[in-house]
Amino acid sequence: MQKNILPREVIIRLPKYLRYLRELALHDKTKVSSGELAEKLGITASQVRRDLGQLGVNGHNGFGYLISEAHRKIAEEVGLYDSQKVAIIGAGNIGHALTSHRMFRGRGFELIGIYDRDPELIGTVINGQQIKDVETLRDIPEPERPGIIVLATSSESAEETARFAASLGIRAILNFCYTDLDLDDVLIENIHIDDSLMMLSYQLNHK
Amino acid sequence: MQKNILPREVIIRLPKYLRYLRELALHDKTKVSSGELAEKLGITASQVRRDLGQLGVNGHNGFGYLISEAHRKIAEEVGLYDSQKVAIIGAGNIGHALTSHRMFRGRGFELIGIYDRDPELIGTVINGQQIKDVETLRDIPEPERPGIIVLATSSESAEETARFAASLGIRAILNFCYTDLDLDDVLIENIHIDDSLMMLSYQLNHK
DNA sequence: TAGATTGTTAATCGATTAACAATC
DNA sequence: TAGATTGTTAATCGATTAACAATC
Repeated sequence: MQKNILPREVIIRLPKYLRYLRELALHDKTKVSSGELAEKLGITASQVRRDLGQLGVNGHNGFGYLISEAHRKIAEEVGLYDSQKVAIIGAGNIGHALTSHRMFRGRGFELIGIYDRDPELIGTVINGQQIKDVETLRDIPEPERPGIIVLATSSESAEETARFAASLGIRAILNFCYTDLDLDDVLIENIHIDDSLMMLSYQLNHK
Repeated sequence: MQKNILPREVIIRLPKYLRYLRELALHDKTKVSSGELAEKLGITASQVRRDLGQLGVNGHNGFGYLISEAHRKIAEEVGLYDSQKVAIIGAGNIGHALTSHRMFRGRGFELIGIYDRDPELIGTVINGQQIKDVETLRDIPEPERPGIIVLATSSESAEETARFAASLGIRAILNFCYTDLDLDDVLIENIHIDDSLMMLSYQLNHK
């Protein structure tokens, strides 16, 4: 906790390390060298060694890294063992699709529910999830409140909903809305499908 | 086309420029300074001027940038006027949700259909879209084939499906699968929801 | 003209990489 | 031991920023 936070460039790579380490473990490997990991990630061995070092993962001289050790340490740093509580707000297409995301099945995150403001939707059940009134988030006692919300409302209500969530003490938002959010003391990660499509389009145009 | 390609850092900002320029235009503004744009984007005025300069958007000395001019030029560079054809492959939750994405309603991309391999799914209609057999992509005559596919299959079939698409001449993939793809001559943009959640979790753990 | 703002140069900053002594 | 591989330093690279002359 609250140790030195790594630069964003490194944070982006953490899930990829976990992915490859897990894959190697599934293939019954027990150790891996920085060179081997580097090749999988498409980066240099130097960078792998530096990243792992910064994470506090120690290799073994002339030998490499123990896969289980490295995986455990990174998963711990990412907070995967704490099973963050997550609420989805916005029961449109995307919100619904996300309720059955693999991440919410014992992979470090616990989905506590899907919420919306629309009276037409509240109470209906889709995907085995009953849509709840977003206002009922207030009634959840502090310690059980989600730390992360997935924001999948319309772009128009995105900002207001984000503020509402922040007022309840939510400190992190995974934003699927077509809006750039900026709230004090709230971490935001954007998933802008629009932007990604445009980036592909730009690159296609210039190849 | 095929002029000098900008560094990824700049490409990432292009959709944001478009977003803010559009917003300003909706507010009946006609000009904007680099300082004003910079504040909205959360970057420096220097960077805005440099970005726009690299894009071939010329400002006017002592005056600023004409919003319509800047927007048109960037939209052109991104290829928004060419209306790229897009096919979704994988008719699971995510694939379905994406069929009704705003991007496919006259915003520069044209959805030509949603495809799957599962005989159980093929032919069924959801969201007004009939699911087609992925093999029928072959039958589309060259010029009408999509340039971009949205890959939303299971992680297991992701790689095989991506190769299949590449063999049909598809040159760009928006990848929603939990896999890192790497194909020669195919542009990939990843939307890794898992990774984004983990990044939030890491940051929460270290704040 | 005076004021505002661009376009561009040169300085800065920070991440990446190469290289290699230390070590098992 | 010889070979492999780490951990770390110093060099490199490239994006960002500050500064300011040029210009409307």
